[in-house]
Amino acid sequence: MLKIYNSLTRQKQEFKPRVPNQVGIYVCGMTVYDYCHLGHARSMVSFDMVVRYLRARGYQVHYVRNITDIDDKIIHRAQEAEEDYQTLTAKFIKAMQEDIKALNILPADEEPRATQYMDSIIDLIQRLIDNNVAYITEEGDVYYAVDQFERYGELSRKDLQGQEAGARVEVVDSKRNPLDFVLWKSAKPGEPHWPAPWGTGRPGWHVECSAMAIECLGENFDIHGGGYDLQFPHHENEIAQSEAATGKTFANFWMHVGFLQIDRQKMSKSLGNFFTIREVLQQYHPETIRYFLLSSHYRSQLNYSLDNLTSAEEALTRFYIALRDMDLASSAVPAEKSGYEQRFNAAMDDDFNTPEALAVLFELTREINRLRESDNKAADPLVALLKKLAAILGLLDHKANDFLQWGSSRDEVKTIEDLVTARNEARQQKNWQEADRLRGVLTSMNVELEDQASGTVWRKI
RNA sequence: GGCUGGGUGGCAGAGUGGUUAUGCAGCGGCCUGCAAAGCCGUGGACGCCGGUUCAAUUCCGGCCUCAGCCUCCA
Repeated sequence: MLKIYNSLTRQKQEFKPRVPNQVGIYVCGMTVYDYCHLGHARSMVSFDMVVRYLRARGYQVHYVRNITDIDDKIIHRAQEAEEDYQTLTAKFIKAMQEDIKALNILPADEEPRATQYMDSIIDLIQRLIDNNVAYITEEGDVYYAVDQFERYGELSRKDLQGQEAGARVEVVDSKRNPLDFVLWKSAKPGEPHWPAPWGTGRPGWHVECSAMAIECLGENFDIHGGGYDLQFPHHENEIAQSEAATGKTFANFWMHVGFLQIDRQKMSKSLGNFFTIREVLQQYHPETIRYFLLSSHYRSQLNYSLDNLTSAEEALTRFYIALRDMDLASSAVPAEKSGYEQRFNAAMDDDFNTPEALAVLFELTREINRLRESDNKAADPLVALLKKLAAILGLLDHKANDFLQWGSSRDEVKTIEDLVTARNEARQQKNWQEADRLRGVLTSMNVELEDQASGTVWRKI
């Protein structure tokens, strides 16, 4: 039985999709005014893992991850760069797709962009105005009247009274309640704008997601996800908008991914303490990043450090060493006798417990190594099983040497292999001194050797 | 101030009312020309103080402490 922690109820609940065997999931994606950082990577990798597991479990998944391609920050960045905002967003959407591919994140089934859903957004705002939960100001802005939605604050456990007492809410004169949030901003000169019945302008961020989710998945759907920081106000506002417009429950399950931290602080754009995915890819294999992000539970905070990435690299090295020379093994996956698959699934069924699932894969790897000591062939079915289960996490789909020898240019490989050959000639002549000298040269190139019965293999360290 | 979620062995990180997490690092052994990798074995832990219990790291209460949200942020 698959259990998912639902932020709405604060407990793990049995997951039952609205329609048997079909799952609709909406995840808040990027606002494309900059490169994706590792925090974004965590969110995208986590939900990629969720979707992969749901599919492996037999669900037909409709996965929607939006792109916010119009908002204040985009407009400001475009002005700074003195370019069209579309030029800016096109550039970062392209960069994002490259990052997504590198991290082996499957494409979403739909990637709706706010600017392509303007009609739906305007319709939704109109419904809210008609239902008297939204109001138009003299300036032509449209606000959501928070106190018209009884359940406001339910997701994030906010008490409206307590909030108003707090002094951190921006005071805007034209708002009836400081917590009211904007659905439509009237156009300022020189800004992108769209026509609407109440005046030209552009949508607020929150309403974009409501409109796109409803348009792509319907008024009620199974799972809505995003980073934990979106719980309030973004997701709270999405619920208020959608449910006040449709009268239906918006999403049945709300999932929130914990923060990626750096130096015990949240990695975020506003704090400026972020590393972009492409920066880290300069130093680490993409799969190392993916493994690192899956090595703790998706809801817990995860600390970014070079030590932790190195640790992830070492863990993957263990897997890939076991898979080395087994790349072509195409054995059938053994039937349910080993128990590994069952334990893997049990871990994943428990709110996607990837650390536990990985532990099972390590035990499976030990078993493979054990079998290989006596009989290479005997391990083949378990290798197939390992690859099958790892694929559910989006891992171990490279050729072993692509990972183990990663970061070597063609020329370097030639040099390394020549040195290995020379050393083996010395070894045949039992010239240990020369063999060790050559190995020392390779070590200084960060190359580790392993002399096996079948020959010498090498990997980068 | 209100609200969340944490504090586990050298590090990372799961989990459990009494029994091995797992990975890296350590120690002993096998293997090796020596290594490496692998295998076998092994030491080491549950923030503090109370309570419940035959038994608590695990449940309850208090405290300390860390992170986060309450403002744009995955």
